[in-house]
Amino acid sequence: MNIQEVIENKVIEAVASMYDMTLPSVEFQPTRKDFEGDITVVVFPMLRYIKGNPEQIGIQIGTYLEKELNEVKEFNVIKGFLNLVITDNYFKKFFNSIKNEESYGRKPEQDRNAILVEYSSPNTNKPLHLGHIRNNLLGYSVAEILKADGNRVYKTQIINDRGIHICKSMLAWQMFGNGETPESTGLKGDKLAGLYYVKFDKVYKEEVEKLVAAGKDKIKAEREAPMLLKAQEMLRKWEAGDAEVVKLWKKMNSWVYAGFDETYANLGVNFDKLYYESETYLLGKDVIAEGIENGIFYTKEDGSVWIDLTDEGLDEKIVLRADGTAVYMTQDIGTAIQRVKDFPDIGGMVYTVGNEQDYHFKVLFLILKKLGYSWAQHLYHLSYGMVDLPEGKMKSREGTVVDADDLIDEMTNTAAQISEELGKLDDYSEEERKKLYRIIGLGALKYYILKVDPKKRILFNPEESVDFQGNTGPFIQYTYARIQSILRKANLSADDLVKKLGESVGLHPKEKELIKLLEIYPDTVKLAAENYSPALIANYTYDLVKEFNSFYQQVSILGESEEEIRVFRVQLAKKVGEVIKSAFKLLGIEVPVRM
RNA sequence: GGUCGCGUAGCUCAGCUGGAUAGAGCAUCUGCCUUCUAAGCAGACGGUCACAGGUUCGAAUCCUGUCGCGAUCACCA
Repeated sequence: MNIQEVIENKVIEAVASMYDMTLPSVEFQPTRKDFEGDITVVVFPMLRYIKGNPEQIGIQIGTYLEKELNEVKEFNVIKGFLNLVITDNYFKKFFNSIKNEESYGRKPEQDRNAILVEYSSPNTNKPLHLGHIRNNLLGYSVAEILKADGNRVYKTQIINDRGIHICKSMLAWQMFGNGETPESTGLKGDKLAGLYYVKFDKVYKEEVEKLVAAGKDKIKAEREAPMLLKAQEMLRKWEAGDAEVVKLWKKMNSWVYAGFDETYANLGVNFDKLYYESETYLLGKDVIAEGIENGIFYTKEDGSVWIDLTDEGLDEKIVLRADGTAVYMTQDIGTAIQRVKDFPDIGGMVYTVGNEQDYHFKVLFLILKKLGYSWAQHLYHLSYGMVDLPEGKMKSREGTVVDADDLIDEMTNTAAQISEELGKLDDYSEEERKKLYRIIGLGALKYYILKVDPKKRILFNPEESVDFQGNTGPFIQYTYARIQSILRKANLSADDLVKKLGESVGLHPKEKELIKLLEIYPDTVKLAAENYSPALIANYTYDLVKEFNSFYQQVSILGESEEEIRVFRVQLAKKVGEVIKSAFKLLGIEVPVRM
């Protein structure tokens, strides 16, 4: 039972004895910094149950608590706010109880269903860009947070490896590629494929222009340009299993996968299971047939199959074309069901997909519910806003994208430049430095993206780049590094680590604040898991670090002359470091021992 | 036009189930490196929480409407 629950019970007891009335609950909030106290009971909501002056009621309850609870040292009442001062002893006891808990804030795996988290899911005709970075970081982080909350998690992506887009790259390569390969050009495979995707678009546009100049209607020209017709022909051949086309397709995709793997490794994300659209795009049709029998779907005259969602405030939605082929929705229905077949313990799924597909997922989830799958109750669309550039939207066809690999390099270089200027690492080897700059550069990038609410759009200005000061990844990493430096110098023995702070020793206000923050870490993780929100973790970590820095700058740790206090402060610093590391792990950010 | 999301300091963002005088960082200005790492700390400046109503002891937060920005309304994925 934590302190809040203890107080809540006592408040209810107090009210019951004084007013003969049972409160259903008590409202708490942390005491504002400008007032004396640690935790505040809000009296106003009680007025609904007991009549009287809120200030007087506060005083009566405060008096009761002060007398009945050891943990309550004193109190004051301002308007309807009962501020309670908690004894140092409580905080000391609490800290002693968690300081050696290695996985503080991380629940062991619970006996419950697994959650599948899908993210990334790229097309195979071009490299990953900034938008994918946001997607990857969110998906990976949410998976880690769910794990920390005690869930078994499967990370997956569905690779969109078939369709007209890849045929465009293949065609352009076939026509203009002169047999180029990643080896022959020294390019990453995904970059090479991307170049030919751009090439396709260029040639295609020229053709359209020519046709328009020859007097053709623009829309017609766009539909009849030879390049497009050839690409469509290629897609038909692929679907028919044409040996040549399939061979080329396999070759180019394998290049792209190698490129993606490199980028994923750079970003530090990974997957437990891969799905390929080429293997799943026919799924779902049998379910549609079943659904027709059950009356969930209906067939129109032309043979197309629909679902009517007007009762739910949505539209009618097609689930199978008149010619019997699948649409996107069909595939997604089939794929979801397939996943549960592959992992029977799945109880829910998270889809990390941009907010332009909000409607699609609303419909998908509704359909799956109507089909009666139990796991359909626990589907979540982790929807996020676009990453925009100052000039507007990124368009990969036009080459106006921020490439993922380039961005990571740039961040690393900036980190290197700043570090060199500070010159704290002169004794580090070239290799050690390189590693460190990557950690810092990626930390800056990841934190920058994860600290904002996923729903919001991000305006990314490459020129201004990402900050390294203030509420940033490096700021937090820096604090961690400083803590490690203290620990190196403190050199605590095993005896020191179990040492407890004596009852007579008072706590510095900063120490108390730090312990309060440590106390809410497990709740923060839980809240982040419930809300699928890495931003909550990021902002928590920032608060903790800010408080620690203030502490660090204002009180002496190693220099403290009383040994008992010195040991305690080092223990406190150590624990803060552990929590920073643990929280950053949930964001997929590494933490350096020096910087 | 229908639906969904967003709108908080010059800029980038916090603000949990409604609670005290709306909080950080950047930028600008003032102090602090002979002590544990100054990528830091302490402080100043900066607000009609888009606007208008409503709900109530109390609203940035909940409801309605208006405006602005974005997304979406394909037998595309």
